[in-house]
Amino acid sequence: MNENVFDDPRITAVGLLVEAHAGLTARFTAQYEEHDLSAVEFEVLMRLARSPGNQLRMTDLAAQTSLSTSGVTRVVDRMERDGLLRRRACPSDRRSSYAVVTPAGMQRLDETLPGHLRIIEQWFTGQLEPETLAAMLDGLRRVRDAVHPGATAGSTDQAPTDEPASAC
Amino acid sequence: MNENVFDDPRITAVGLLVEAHAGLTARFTAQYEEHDLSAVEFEVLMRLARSPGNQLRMTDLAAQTSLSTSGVTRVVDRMERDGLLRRRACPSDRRSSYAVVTPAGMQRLDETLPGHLRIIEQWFTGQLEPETLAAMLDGLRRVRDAVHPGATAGSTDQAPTDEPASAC
DNA sequence: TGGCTATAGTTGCTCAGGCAGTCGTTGGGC
DNA sequence: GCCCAACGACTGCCTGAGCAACTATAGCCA
Repeated sequence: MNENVFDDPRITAVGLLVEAHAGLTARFTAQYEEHDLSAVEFEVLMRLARSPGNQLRMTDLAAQTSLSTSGVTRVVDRMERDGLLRRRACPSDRRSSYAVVTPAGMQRLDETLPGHLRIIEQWFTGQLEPETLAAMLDGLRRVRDAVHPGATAGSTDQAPTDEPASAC
Repeated sequence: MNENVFDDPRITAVGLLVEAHAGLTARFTAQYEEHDLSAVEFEVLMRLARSPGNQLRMTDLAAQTSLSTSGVTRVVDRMERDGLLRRRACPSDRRSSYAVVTPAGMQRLDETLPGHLRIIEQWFTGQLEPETLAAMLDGLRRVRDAVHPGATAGSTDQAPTDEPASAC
């Protein structure tokens, strides 16, 4: 193994992706904390808020986030305790339950989002000319489609409409 | 707050970055595990292996990774126990100690790297035409430079030569 | 030289999250 | 209608990581 594998363009490419991601994540996290939210809590609020009725079954929520089902149980525990969410029994399947965003939860999200968008603009999209940004997003989209976040469970793109909302 | 903030191009852009990163990370992690390494352990090995003498002071290692100093203490504990690393006293400063890669550690890295490069090629760089890749890396580099991984502590790009190696 | 402050590393405590096992529920096959 | 496999949520246990406190050393300044 050669010493200069470290200068391999593939290593460099991954390094850039990882560092850009880490840097942005750090900025996001700092801003979430101003509104007493963690990154997962923000993700959960976003996922629920964009779902019909501001609710999702626990399992579906897990599938749409970076969490396992037990992880979801616990975040929802905390967020329910803090009044951002509540559980609602599923009338047609007594095994299932919904996580529903409360008005307080929606308000918290509304307070957090403008700053979040501002940070994205400031440190990400606003750093690049429109055509560079477009090229980059094109590349990211193709990588994303290749690695398919279906398994890893994605984050914040528009929901793929080809997945049934598993009506309940 | 409007319903279709969720279709805001800024949200979409971040979503793509996060999902591409998450997908790649998952592939990497799976491959590391084939060689009994975690993601942090691989990162530590890479950082040390590219440093002069295959060693770094604990603090410097923390600064170059995604870990706090106490985190570094514990990873090094585990890796020392597994024979991948060893601690070495710093002759000129008795507070400091080096983490040094052992031959076994170098061998483990050598076994892991080819597969790692293959995965990068397969799911990332190989997915894009050279000019798309170049545009994307250009964008990532500018975002990275903006958010400056100095605070968040970066990952796998070549070490910025403007930082003193804090000779010991 | 003596003392004071800053620094390097480690450790106790805490918390988030995953895995695997459990319990209740469902739906299909007979 | 009964049984059994599959499924949804939850819980016990464990691991990894951060913060803050602590110890030892270093370097500075009077």
